[in-house]
This record gives sequence, structure tokens and C-alpha cells, in this order.
Amino acid sequence: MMTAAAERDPFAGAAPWADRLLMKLRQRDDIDAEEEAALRSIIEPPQAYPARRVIIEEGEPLERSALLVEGLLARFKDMRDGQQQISELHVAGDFADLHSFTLKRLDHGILTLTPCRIGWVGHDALIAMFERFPHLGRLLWFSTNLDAAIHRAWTVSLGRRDAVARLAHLLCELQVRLEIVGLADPTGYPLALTQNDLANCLGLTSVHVNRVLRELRERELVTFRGGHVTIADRAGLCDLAEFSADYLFLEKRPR
Amino acid sequence: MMTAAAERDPFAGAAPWADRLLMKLRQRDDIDAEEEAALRSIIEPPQAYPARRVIIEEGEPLERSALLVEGLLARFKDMRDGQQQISELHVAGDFADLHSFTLKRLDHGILTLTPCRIGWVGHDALIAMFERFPHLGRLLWFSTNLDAAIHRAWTVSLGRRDAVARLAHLLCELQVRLEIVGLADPTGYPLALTQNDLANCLGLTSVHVNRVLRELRERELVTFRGGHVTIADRAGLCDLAEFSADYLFLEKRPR
DNA sequence: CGGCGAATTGACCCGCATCAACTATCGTGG
DNA sequence: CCACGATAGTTGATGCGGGTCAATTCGCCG
Repeated sequence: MMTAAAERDPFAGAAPWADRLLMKLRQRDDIDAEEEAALRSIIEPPQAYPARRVIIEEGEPLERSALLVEGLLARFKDMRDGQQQISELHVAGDFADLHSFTLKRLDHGILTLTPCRIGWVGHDALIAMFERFPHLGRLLWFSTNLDAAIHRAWTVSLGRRDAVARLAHLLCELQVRLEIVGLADPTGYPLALTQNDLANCLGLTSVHVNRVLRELRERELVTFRGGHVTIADRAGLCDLAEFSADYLFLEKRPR
Repeated sequence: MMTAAAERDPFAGAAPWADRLLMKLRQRDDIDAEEEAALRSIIEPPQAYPARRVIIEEGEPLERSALLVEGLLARFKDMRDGQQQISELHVAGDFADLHSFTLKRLDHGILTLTPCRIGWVGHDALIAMFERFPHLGRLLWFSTNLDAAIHRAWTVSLGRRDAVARLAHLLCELQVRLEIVGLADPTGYPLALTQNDLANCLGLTSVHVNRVLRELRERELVTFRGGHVTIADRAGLCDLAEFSADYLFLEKRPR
């Protein structure tokens, strides 16, 4: 198998583990062949991590960033009383902690929610790349600004949407973000989260998430079961959630 | 008056309207004289805006960013039913929409909460500056990542803190952010917001904000009255809010 | 078949919203 | 100088969305 061989030796081929990242970036701007090669070359071959493992502790000094190649990651914060809040979910093709490039440590932890594969990138390699390709620097800056836009969307959900709309909004967001990297089709997508994970994203309890999921199912909008989201009525779901994909900046523009 | 003259002619002096921005950045990294001059030179003399004016509409194409020189700004989103959610507050020295440099439009509006003075910076001038001073590029990237960290802190508040702790946390955050730019002392700070503005930050109603303010006053932690926050028991307030300034990245480091 | 985490459901409770009335403050014009 | 209107703040009564607690049930794996 070509891909397996390539994964063992980054110089043998095209570092296919960066495919989804490139798919995502090219949705927003053009990347020429030279830039692509530079970007692929600095991402180390992916390492595997089991589910439910903290891979970066809050505050730990960092000299590399994590490109999620496969699986689901969460940025999280644990509270004194044992509650947890997730501030963002990451899907394949996302840098989970690119912001550590400028921050040097994180204000939150990073946790695998499913088994994951992660390709690390050294901050020194990033600096060198940005020097040669400032445009890639701006594109990765864009990526962290996109994360911030997602944070803002979550803030709005948590502040002003009720539980049903909040959950609907999250499922809409994941639908779009997974479509971009080829992991969702219009009917739905795999999502190996527990109801408790969803609760930790939405500022709810798992008990209430369960009831809200039932309501969404009974209203024939979406079904989440057995690790799979099945969208029955996308328009209805978006409307209920007051969802617009504008905040995901899907248009292609020079950045 | 030297300052008044300098404000009329940016080439006459040191563009003092960038002072608080530099104060804030120098808290996190060194900036040499040449970099300082470059940064000051690209910020236009501030323009005045009245309170409660939308200065940037959601979605509008942008070719410049707003440095807040004086006053309070909010990033906001209006909901269908008339509710509003504020996703970040900005104080003097903050860039309110530096992220528009890479995003090209905003996913939210920007609104003055008090009379404001704003110094605009063209995106073309930023590009030119980054080319000569990549370090300043990283520092401003850092600034947008800091905004994202603030977003995450708000997400945690909205998701997992009750109204009392949530309001306490916001007042702690503002205390620190205003101290950095010389607008707060350990006993408190001016804050010309209405209770309704606070409610729109906290995902509450103004009625409940009123009750929570009373509780904080009666517990002798903090008083907010007549546009001024008076902190009676900072340690107690931080403890109640589970507040730690770590997410504001106050340490000085090469970035 | 047994064990264990996740999902499900019901009963009850509480924090915050809602609705409504009233007060305080302040700028404006007669 | 006061009457006023508008906006912000304050307080009480009541209701509801989502939390809490607890008991099953389901699904998967050994």
C-alpha cells in the first residue's frame, strides 16, 4: 500500500496526513504547489492516541502544535466542583492548538474524545516556513481567527439559545465542518461522542441532553444514535437553531 | 498643549493615541524603538463616535481595523427575537477587529457602549509593517489569540458558572484588563455600562443582573453604582468567581 | 452469562425569566 | 424654576427550563 509506506517515510511521498488540512484551507484561499509542499513537509507522521486521554495539560510549556489527522479532540476546562466545560470540538484537519505558537502555553487542556491520530509540527519549523511563505502565515493566522469565530458562536448559543436550539446549532456546525473535510454527506455524519460529552459542550447535563435529543428525534429533525448523526430535515434544523454558516468563512478569498 | 498638537499632526510627534496599545503589548513581549515607531506610524489620528452607535455591521467588507483609544466597545450579535449577546468587551488599547485582517469581514457587529475614540489602521499598512517586522506580526497574531482566550473564559462562565460567579468573573476580568492599561487601581475602576449591557454579556436579564449586583454588594465583595466598580474584597471576589488571570497571558516572553 | 458504562425515564426542586409596578435620575423646554 | 418625558434602576409575585436524584434498561465486551 502506497499510503502506509508514505506514512512511515515523510520523504517518500506527499504526507497524505495533511490532506484534510489542505482541503480545509483551500476552501478559503488558494495554495500553490510550493506552499503545499512546504506545509506538508513540516508535519510529522501521525502518532496514535487512545480515547479519553489528556494530551496537553493546561499551562504546560509548548514548542509544537497538534494537527488532528483522525478522531475528535476537545478543548476543555475542569471546574472546582468537578464540572467540565468544553470550549471547542476539533475534527480531522484542524490544528487543535495552533494558538500555542504565539501563546507558548494553553489556557485550557486538550483531550481526545475518540481514538485519534495526531501529526505534530514544531514551532521552529513554523517560523521558518512563515519566513519563506508569509502568505501561509496569514492563512494559519486565519485558522486561529476562525477558531475564535467558532468560540463566539458558542458564546451566543450558551448565552441566548435554549437547550433545543443550542444542541441543534452544534449539530449544524459539525455537519458543515465535517462536510468541508469530506467526513459528512448531506444526510449526516459519524460522531462518536457520548451524551455527556455533548452536555459538556452545551453547558447542560447529560440527562437533559438525552431529553432534548428525544425531542429533536420526535420532531423529525435529527437523530443521534449509535455514534451517528442522521439529519432528517436540514432546513428545519437550521431554522430552529437560527444557524447560518457565515461564521465559518467558507468563501474563497486572498487572505 | 503638546498632546493636542500631536493629535492633529501624526508626523509632529509620537502618536500618543497608541500609548495604551503599547503598554498592553509590552506587558507580554519586548518592543524595540524601531518597531514602536513603525506601529505608531500606521495608526491614524483617532475619530470620535457617540455612545450606542454600531460602527461595524456584521458581514460588511473591511479593509481597516479599529484601535480603541478611549471608551468601551462591544462585539455583539442580535437574535431573531430581539435578544442580544455580547461576545467580548473592549477597553482602551484593544484592537476591536484585528481579526478582520485575515477574515475580511466580521461574523458579528461592533458597537460603542460609551462615547469612543478610535484610531483606524489600514490592512495594507499592516501587511507592509509585517513584512519589515515579522515580530510585530506575531505579536498582533498573539493579540487575536488573546481575544480567543477571553472568548473561552466567557464560554466557561456561560456554560458552568451561576449568575453570581459569572458577574463576579467579568468584573475580575475587567479589573485586570483595565489595570494593564492604567485605567484601574486596586480599589476599582470606572465602567460606564448599564445593567442591561452587563446582562447582554452574561446571558442574563437586566432584572436578574440587578438582583445579583445587590447580592455582591450585600456580601461586601464589590459595588457597581454610578458607572464605577468599587472592589471591596478582591480575594473573596476572585475566589467566588473561580478567577485566575492565567488566561490573560500577562507574562513577558518572546512571541 | 456477568459486568460496566451509557442511555433512558420519572419525580421533584431551584435559579433565573417574565410580568408588572414603582422609583430615581437627568436633560429639556416652557 | 419646575414640569415633563425618557431611560435606567429596583423590587415583588409567579412560572418554567433545566438541574438533581434515583431507578431501570440497553449495549457491548470479556
